[in-house]
Amino acid sequence: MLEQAIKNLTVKALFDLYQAEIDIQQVKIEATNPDFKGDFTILTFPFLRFSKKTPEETANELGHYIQTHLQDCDSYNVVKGFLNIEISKQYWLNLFSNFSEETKPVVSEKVMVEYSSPNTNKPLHLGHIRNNLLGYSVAEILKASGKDVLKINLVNDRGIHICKSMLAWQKFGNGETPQSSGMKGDHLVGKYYVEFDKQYKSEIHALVNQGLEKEQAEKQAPLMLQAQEMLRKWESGDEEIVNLWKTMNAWVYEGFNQTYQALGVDFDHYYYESNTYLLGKDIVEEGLQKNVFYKREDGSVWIDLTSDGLDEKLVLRSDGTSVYMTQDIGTAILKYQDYQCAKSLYVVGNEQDYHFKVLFLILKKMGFEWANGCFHLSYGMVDLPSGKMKSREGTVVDADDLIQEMIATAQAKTQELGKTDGMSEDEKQLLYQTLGLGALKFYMLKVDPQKRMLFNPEESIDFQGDTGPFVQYVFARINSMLKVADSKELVAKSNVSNITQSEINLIKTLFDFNDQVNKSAANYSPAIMAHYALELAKAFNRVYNEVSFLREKDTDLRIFRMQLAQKTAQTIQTTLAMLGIQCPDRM
RNA sequence: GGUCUCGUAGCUCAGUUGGAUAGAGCAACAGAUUUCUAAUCUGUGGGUCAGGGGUUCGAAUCCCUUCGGGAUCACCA
Repeated sequence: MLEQAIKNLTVKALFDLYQAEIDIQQVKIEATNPDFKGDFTILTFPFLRFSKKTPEETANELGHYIQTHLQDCDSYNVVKGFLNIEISKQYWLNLFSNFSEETKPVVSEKVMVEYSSPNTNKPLHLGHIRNNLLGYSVAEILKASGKDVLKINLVNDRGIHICKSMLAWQKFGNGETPQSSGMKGDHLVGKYYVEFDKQYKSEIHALVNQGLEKEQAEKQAPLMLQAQEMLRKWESGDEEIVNLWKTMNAWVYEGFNQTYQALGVDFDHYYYESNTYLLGKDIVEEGLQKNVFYKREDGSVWIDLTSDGLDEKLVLRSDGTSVYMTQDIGTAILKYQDYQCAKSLYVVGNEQDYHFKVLFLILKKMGFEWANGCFHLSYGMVDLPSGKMKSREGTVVDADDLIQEMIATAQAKTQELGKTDGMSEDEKQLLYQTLGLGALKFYMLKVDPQKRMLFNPEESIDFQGDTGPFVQYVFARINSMLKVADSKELVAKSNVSNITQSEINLIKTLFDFNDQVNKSAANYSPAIMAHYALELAKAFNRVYNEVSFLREKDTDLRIFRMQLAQKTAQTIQTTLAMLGIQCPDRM
């Protein structure tokens, strides 16, 4: 590419002018700041020690050298130590007309992305939405950058929390089912989870009134004892309990699948904790022999990580049962045995930073080479304007409700604008969904995953400015334009020379696509693609408001612009697809 | 208390690998359509980049420190 050519030339120039031999890595070149004239900017400060001249003189000498040796360089200007190289319009035009379909990158390594990983005792909420959108999007971005991606969902389908909703249903449910109540399965089960909590609290309250300490009351409340008993029965394979568990989990899966479908996320493989929770114990034995772990007098097994700046961590209880960490060690090994992925991402909230730090460290100490490929893709919590989401205070934003609300808002806004003449009812419904979800997904993905984000309901349903529908609008507008255009125009050769600066900017932005994909893949950040989509949409809108497309009289120019518009629409579509966002044909 | 993390315009966010006068959107105000979709575009105002120190030609970015928010440090998952 041209950037590389300029770098090479700079190295050569430094040798010819100052007899300096430098590595190409040392040449710093960047896109020229829009406030200045030029296309590429070379920073000359690092070269001053070779030239022994002022920054201005050095830049001028270098600029002159590049202008005479680089055909596409029209001229140059110098501001302080910054050398701005101006490239001919013809170069950008040639670049555009020789735009070949990007060759798909060769599929290199296998990457596993684990995300969603829900508990089967309550429905999904806003926090899960961020997780799901992030996981899906990162997977799509990695695919686009040439990885062989496997999407994994590790379902947390067992444990005391699951028993709580089972127990409450058994005691207070009167045989209620999703069919009999008309409730979505995950919501129904969630209802009993809440019911458990309510009843449990009143039991504790009663015990405290009888004079018990609060801690004692929490341990002795009958419901808690029963839930623990249920867990023991489950683990010993008690038929009745296992059947109840299967029934209620099936309800939840039915509900989750609907939500996943509405969100447009999918998985290549599911792991269930009920199948994996016993894994990892053998490894603990192995670790004991390797002296990675040590046993205490009571029989519990620990790892001492104090020399790594961490604490001591339990890996096996004194009664020989496994803890969270034990399971995760086992599951990590299982995952690697199953797929041998070079990289393995865990999309999990940042409240588990410490857990994963410890997990990966243990795996490394155990001598698993592949542990170096494990990465915790940690994301920040989602806050509401009222503060943190708290399930107990009823301030949780339910995923299904939110999706419905977004679609309803899209419908209201669309009807307000009244552009749906001639659309069938099905088409309209599809459009509302596309727009509503586009707004939601874009809103959540445009912020850096690592950062904690604020979910402002009013802003999230805004369809103007830096939003999903803003970008979708550009696509729809181009699409309806291209429908009118002659299909021959889209493949014809054109010969233009006089194009505007904003058209050049658009071409440059289009060419930035691959870099952005790679950057976004390297950083596991959909936010980079979201901002690229905005930049591209804005670049096009500027051109659109400045020049004519369909009404352009000059045939060559018209052909050029049609193709420019088409390329823009295609790039927007692939970019949004990486965010899991669809493009409507019209809106 | 230890560890990790964040702090940029009134609000929500960009600005990763040190570079020019710190940028968008929302909100406020002023404009643009006899025209291909105005869910658009153009402009104005708004900043001690939390405070202080250091590193250097140059710091929002790197280092130290103070302050402030959050997370985590369970024989829960």
